[in-house]
Order: sequence, then structure tokens, then C-alpha cells
Amino acid sequence: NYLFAKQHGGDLIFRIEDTDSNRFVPGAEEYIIESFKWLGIKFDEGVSFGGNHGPYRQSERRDIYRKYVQVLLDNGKAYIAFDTPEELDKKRAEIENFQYDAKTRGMMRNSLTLSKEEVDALIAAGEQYVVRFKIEPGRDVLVDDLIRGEVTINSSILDDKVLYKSADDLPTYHLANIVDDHLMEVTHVIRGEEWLPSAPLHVLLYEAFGWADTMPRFAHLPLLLKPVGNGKLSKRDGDKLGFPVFPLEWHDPKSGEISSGYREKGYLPQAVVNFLALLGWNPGNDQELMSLDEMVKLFDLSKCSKAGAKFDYVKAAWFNHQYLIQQDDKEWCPAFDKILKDNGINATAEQEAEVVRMMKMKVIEYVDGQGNKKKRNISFVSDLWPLTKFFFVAPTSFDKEDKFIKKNWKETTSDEMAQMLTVIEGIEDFTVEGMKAVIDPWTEQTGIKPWNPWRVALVGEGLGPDMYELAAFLGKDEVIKRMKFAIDAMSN
RNA sequence: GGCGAAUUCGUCUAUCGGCUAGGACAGAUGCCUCUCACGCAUCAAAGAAGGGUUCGAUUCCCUUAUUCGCUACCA
Repeated sequence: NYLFAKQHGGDLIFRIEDTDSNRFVPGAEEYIIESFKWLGIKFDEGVSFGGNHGPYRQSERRDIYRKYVQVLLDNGKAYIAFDTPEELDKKRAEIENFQYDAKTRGMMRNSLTLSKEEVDALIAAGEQYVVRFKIEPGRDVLVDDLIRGEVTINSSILDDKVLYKSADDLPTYHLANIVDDHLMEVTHVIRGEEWLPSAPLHVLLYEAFGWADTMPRFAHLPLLLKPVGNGKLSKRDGDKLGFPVFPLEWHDPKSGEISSGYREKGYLPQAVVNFLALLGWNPGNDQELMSLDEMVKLFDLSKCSKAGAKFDYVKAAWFNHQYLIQQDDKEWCPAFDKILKDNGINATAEQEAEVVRMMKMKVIEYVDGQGNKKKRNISFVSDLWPLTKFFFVAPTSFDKEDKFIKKNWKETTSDEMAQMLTVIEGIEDFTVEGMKAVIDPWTEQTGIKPWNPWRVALVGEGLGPDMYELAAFLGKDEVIKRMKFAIDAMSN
């Protein structure tokens, strides 16, 4: 909706459709606003955004709906029904495939079967009622969908939908939606496929009000499906499979349940928007990485797919990786700082920046000795801890079955490391250049290839940055300490 | 059950009658390399099934199958 509206210079409206008072959730509205803000999706009108078509909360538009319900009642397009939920349940149990429609409305308690006096008396007595849309059967209703083309549905399969319920003096979605869209001068309705079956009902409502000529265009988008198995993606699937479904972490005030959020998991909003936009739409070429502004230019409803798309959280992580590596070093530091704190490390800001710099060296493109461009695969800043802990914590033991250690620490290695240790102890200038000046000639003289064993000693496993850089960061004392410990531990 | 929609590699998708069916993620292999990665190269991987229409169907039509959605005084 955002892409479409912006592309056409239109306004995006943020309307709260809270016509089901039973389902009111405190905090949900604020949550939604904050989520869109985080994603960078800005509305032009609506709750918290202002505009000339308010109020934008349907629960605050009761006067308006009451008026339009009356219009339909007056022109015979709707009627009042007194059937209680219990009575309806009974009918459904009695009659197979019961539907409240032209065939059955004659046997129900409503203003079509009751006299005007009876109806007035019931209302005066405080009886609860609903207003139902009187659907004329046997008509083929055409829905011209921008994505699916022309869809025809016969009105006979539609039931006499409830438009308004007196119990809470609120309309249902169908009535509120049509009235609001008309009054708010909505030109396009882009919504999920689950609305396609009731689209003809909405067309009929526009006609009943005499608004057919200004009826908005419809576009029904495909649904998001579960990553594994069948069915549409539900709120709970995410945490079951280890990925977020909610944009922001959500604490349900009623159940106390916590659903993880993209923001808290370390996703970048641009990555989420990009990934989501491509689920069900593509620009028609091979381009996958696009900013919101680019997507506004490229978006095309006719290029939206019609079938549901399975949610692939592995690819979502890849998108995040792409956006993460484009970020400046400094943007990683706050998140990295938190990771360190969480792991009980007290590092100086300089140290943090230095580690991030070194890791980013391997993340951002750089050219190695062979002229190859290199990068590092980090999808989330939170991935950094296992890749950086050795900067702050010395190895406490060595897994002799570890493939890297086994391969690189042979029988003679402890002796070679001991030789290297004496060389290192003699180094005055413990910088990358200073070490190179001493160690490079030493390796050539002795023929010893110290890199991997040295890595075992300082890191404890087969990962990390260039050894000179790492050693310079750790400092001479720490390097000596770790080497002594390794030589000792490995010879036992 | 009824109605509607959908159906291309494991996943997201391109193709608007000419296909040796393209790309991306994931996977495999190789190269690179002081490690892990990254990068690069290569490989493997698809038109649900059956009928039509057509010189020619992944593309159009029909049937079947499967999946999804709707069938609430929920949205």
C-alpha cells in the first residue's frame, strides 16, 4: 500500500478498525504505530498523523455509521434481525448448511417477518438486534481485481451479512469499511486474499449506497505461508521455528506471552522491508536489493504474484547480511557493546571500535594479497560474539579432537612455538609492522610456518583476523601468556 | 459440504506462444588462503497430471489432483 500510494502521489491512511470490542487489546495501537515508524513507512493521514477525514478510529465514528445504517434500512436494502446467537446456533444444528439469506430469512425473527409494531416494541423493550444486508439472490457480481482480473461470484452464495450490532452500537468490518472508504475518498484498496470472497459483498454495498461510480479499485494480495508444512503463517509459527513474525517484540497484555521481534533480533528495518516486499512481488528483473524509494519507483501491482509465498527466514537473514555489511563501523558499536556487557566483558570504547574495525575488515570488501575481494558472513551483529570472544577471553582449554587443532599442532609444534616465544619476547615494537620486521625473517630462516599453531595458541580454534593484527590488539604480555599456556597445555 | 483463488528447481521467483526454462537463497565441488569466512568459478535442481487449441505450448481452454482462502453479531 505504501509503495503504491507513494508511486501515484497518493495518501496512505492509517485507520484503526476496532469494531470488535471483544478483541480490543490495550497497547496494540501504539505498537502498530511504533512498528511502522521503525520500518520507515510513513502515513499521510490517520490516527496520530492527522488529516481532514477523521476521526480515524472506527470506534469513534459511531454517529456516522448509525446514519448510514439508517439509510440502508430506509431504502429497504437492509433489515433488523432479532435472532439471538443461541437461536442461530440451533438453526445451524437443525438445518444442514444453514445460511441466513433469501431462502431462510422468511423463517427468522426479523423486520421482514414481524410487523412494524412488533419490531418497535422489541426495540423499545431493549431487545438486542443486528442489521443485516438484504442480498438479492441469483446475481452474478463482478469484482474487477487489479491483480487477479475479473472474478465473478453469484450473490446466492452470500449470506445476509450483519452490518451493525446494537449490543455495542458498532458496525461490522463490511459496513464500516465501505462507509469509511467512501467518506475518506479512498481510491484503492490493497488487502489480503482472505478478503476476496467478501469483495462482491462490498461491491453490492457500494451499489446499495449509490456509490458505485466512485467505488475504489481492489487488489487482493497473496498470503504469506508457513516456512514448513502447509497453511498460512500465524503469529506462533515464528517462535516455534526460531524466527520473528512480529516487527517489534510484543508482550501480550492478556496472556503475558512474549513474541520475538525483528528489531530485537538484530534485523535492520531496510532489510525487513526489502525482504517482505519481494514476497509476492518482484520488479521483473533480477534485482533483489532495493531501498524503499527504489521500490516506490519500481513497484507494479500487475507484477504481484497470485499464489501464496512461503516465508523463508534463511533468506531473510541473507537480506540482513547485505544491509549490515553496507553499514558504517560505528553503527555496529552500540549493539556490539551490549553483546560484550551481556557476556560480562568490560572493554574500552577504543577496544570495541578496534575489534569492530577488524571484523568489518573481513566483512566489508577488502582486497587480499592475491587481488581477490573478500568479505565475511555475518547476518546479525549478535553473530559477533562467537567470532570475537577470543579478543577478550583467553582459551582455557584445547580440544585435541578439534580438526583445526589436530591438523595444525603436531609433535614438533610445541617446540617450535617455544622458539617463537623467545623471538616474541625480544620484540620491542609490538605493532603489526614491528612484529613483521622480526618474525617474517625468522620464519624464512627456520622454515617454520607458525601461523596456524600461533592461532591455536591465541584463539583456541580456527578463526579470527590476521595474526599480526590480533597479536597487536592483545599486546605483548597477553600474547606471551597465551602462548605459554598453550605450549604447556598441549604438551600434557 | 458449498464457493472462490492458486499450482515453474527444496524456497522466493523470471518467462506476457518460439526454452538449450533465467536469477536469488539454501546445497555440492573447486580456486583463493596463516584459520574461519568472504569472493570467484563450476555443478546439481522445476513447468502437478491428463486432454484439447496451435506449425509450435510453461505460457490459451477444459478436466482431474493438490494447496490456500472464505463460508461468525472477527477482521
